[in-house]
Amino acid sequence: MNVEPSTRDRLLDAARVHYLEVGPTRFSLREVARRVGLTAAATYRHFDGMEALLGAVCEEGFRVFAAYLMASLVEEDPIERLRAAGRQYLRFGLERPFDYRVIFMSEVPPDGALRPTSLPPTFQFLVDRVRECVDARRLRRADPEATAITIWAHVHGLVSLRLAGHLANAGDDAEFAARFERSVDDLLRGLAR
Amino acid sequence: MNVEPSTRDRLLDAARVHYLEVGPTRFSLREVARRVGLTAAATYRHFDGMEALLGAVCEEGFRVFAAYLMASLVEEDPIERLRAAGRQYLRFGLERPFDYRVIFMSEVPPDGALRPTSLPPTFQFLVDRVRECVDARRLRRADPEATAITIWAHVHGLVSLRLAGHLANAGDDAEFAARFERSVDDLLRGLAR
DNA sequence: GTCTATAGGTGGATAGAC
DNA sequence: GTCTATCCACCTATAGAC
Repeated sequence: MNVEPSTRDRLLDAARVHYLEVGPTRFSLREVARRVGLTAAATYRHFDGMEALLGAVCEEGFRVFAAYLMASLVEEDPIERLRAAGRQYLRFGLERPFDYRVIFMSEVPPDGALRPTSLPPTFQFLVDRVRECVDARRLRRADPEATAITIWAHVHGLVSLRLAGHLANAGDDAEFAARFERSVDDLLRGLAR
Repeated sequence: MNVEPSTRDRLLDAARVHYLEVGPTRFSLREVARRVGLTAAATYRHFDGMEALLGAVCEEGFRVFAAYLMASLVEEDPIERLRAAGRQYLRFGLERPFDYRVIFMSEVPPDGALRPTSLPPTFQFLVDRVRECVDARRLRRADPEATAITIWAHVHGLVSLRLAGHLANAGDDAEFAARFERSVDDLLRGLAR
């Protein structure tokens, strides 16, 4: 019924967009407030300072990422599930670049500020998909965790280079998605039994 | 004979270390000057402001990266050259994490500040290694550029996840290097003819 | 909840003496 | 080349009125 976004949500959205636009360097609480039409002081009624605001944005990103991955479970075949998980990973990166950046590409601040410490617990999800494939003899028998790291690194490499602008010559998003698929298939071939 | 590093070089070193420690967010020209024992104003005799200083640091990083890659050419066998290039890529990432970050992991500021615009011209180097392998029938015949992107993404994924702290459970650097090698071999198997 | 006012700090950059 | 002094911009955060 209530379609009006709360001020809190508007702050979250503005923070995400602003961060994506200017990066961590010039991120500013005041600027976020400005975009929402508030003063900086007013934001303190919603978040306990700048770090808390960014922290809340990150939390939301993790939830969204988990939802993307879950969607791959509609596939029945183990190897298709794995491939779907890769596709969903790419979609998350392209559709939610801000969230992808803060989760997977942000620098590790020595003081742990500006980011939630939690590693993606979703890594276990990938290990499960790999194990399924091994059990179904679609992937070579090997340490599932090592295989999961290999796959994760591969898809992360493609997505992060794309988001960093280093693969701008790889076509638009649709063409890049096709290349992505072929690249993942090349890897899976090497991981097959 | 002259072993004394110039003030300019000391500024470059301090800037690299400082940037690696605090990231782009809190990078400060004043702090760099402080570490070298100068005032901020003095640095303007050596660099035309903060951006120029960071730019000089990046240039140096590119030169170092190129040197690492070149070392792989000592190998004679095409596929071994390619594998050596991967190893050198990893070594560069582990031994020069600052340079790796600024070159491959830094965010793309919309205004292009804080970073040199040049994409690594070293990508062509990788394409050449791939083409060599295709010609020697050690890799499947395919678009060498697409194959190069696949390989680059794979090694970049492993290195960047490692540097971001997401693969802290993958052992120390020596063990990680061994895992890296196996992972790359898995990919090359999938890319073989 | 939102405002104004303000404290207290950091930073980049320049001018001019030495 | 390096310094001191200074300007100006921006920020986070808090206090207190409304």
